[in-house]
Amino acid sequence: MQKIEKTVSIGYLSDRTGVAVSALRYYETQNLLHPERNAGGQRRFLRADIRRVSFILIAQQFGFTIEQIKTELARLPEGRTPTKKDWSKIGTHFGKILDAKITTLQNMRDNLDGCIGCGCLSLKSCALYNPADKASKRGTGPRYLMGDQAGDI
Amino acid sequence: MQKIEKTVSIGYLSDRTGVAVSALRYYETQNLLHPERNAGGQRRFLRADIRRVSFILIAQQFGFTIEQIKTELARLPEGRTPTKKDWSKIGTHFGKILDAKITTLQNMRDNLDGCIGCGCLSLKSCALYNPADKASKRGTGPRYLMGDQAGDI
DNA sequence: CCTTGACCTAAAGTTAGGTTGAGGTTGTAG
DNA sequence: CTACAACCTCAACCTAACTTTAGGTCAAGG
Repeated sequence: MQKIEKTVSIGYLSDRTGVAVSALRYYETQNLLHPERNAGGQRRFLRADIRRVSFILIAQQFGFTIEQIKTELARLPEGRTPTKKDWSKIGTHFGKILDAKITTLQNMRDNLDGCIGCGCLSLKSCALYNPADKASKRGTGPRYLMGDQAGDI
Repeated sequence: MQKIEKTVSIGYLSDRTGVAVSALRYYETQNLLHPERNAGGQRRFLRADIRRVSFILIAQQFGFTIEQIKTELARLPEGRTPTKKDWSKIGTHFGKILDAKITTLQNMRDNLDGCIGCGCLSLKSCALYNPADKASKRGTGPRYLMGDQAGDI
């Protein structure tokens, strides 16, 4: 039986979040979590770390790397339990990044919709479908659909 | 000079999408792309594959794996160039998956907002913050914040 | 024809994000 | 006070998603 204590064990945090103990230890090595240690050397997490771990999982679902998540979490205060305001700030910033990603997806859809009129989907030479080869010299990424096409069309 | 031909080389596809030649070859081994070969054994892609590769990149940005992307792309017709309708179907389905993910994020934010009233952020024993330990027995994932909390609160 | 850049395959190497295993220590229920 | 589950470290291993390397072939301009 787990008493209601200020801190929780790694096994408890694992049970509550569904994240393997080994993964939680790994997150510590990556500085995503900063548990204290008890006299015997065992990790003691804050209950607030349940939220922290959940955030990590959700962010991963959206394709964020550990490095990026660490950057987001760095916005939380060190030393004290994050308040609602602290988490809210992260939520807002995170939401903006997601919005940008969704805009990209929307661009793709709009592009498809806009393209139908010109017959380009029949794969002939089409300025919309094939927006000027000069676009080819601009670094990496899916340039056409990622919003870099302005000026080409 | 690249003439306007029915098919394009791997280098051209690489230039147009920003994806390395080695990655395009890899995508072929993973059955995301199905180029034909010319007499000399070189790959010949359709222009439509530019769109296909862009889709792969965008989906990856949202945390989809190659395997999941392959499943999505399987909705496109084999043998003929995808029409607007074909792509639109994928876009719609893809959008639904994203919506679900975003709902998860929204859950997290709502939960934070709803939690302020009960003082749970001070980390005492709080039913909202710590929604019944029975939640611990339901498989993996961030159960509390991922929408599994209905019934616990 | 010859050169040279783009292409080919196959196998090994790389990075992120973990898991597994060995060998030992801690903490708690009986 | 003893058993045993849960914890510890460190090193090796794993998968996904590529890149790099080695050793060659193809194709287009001069």
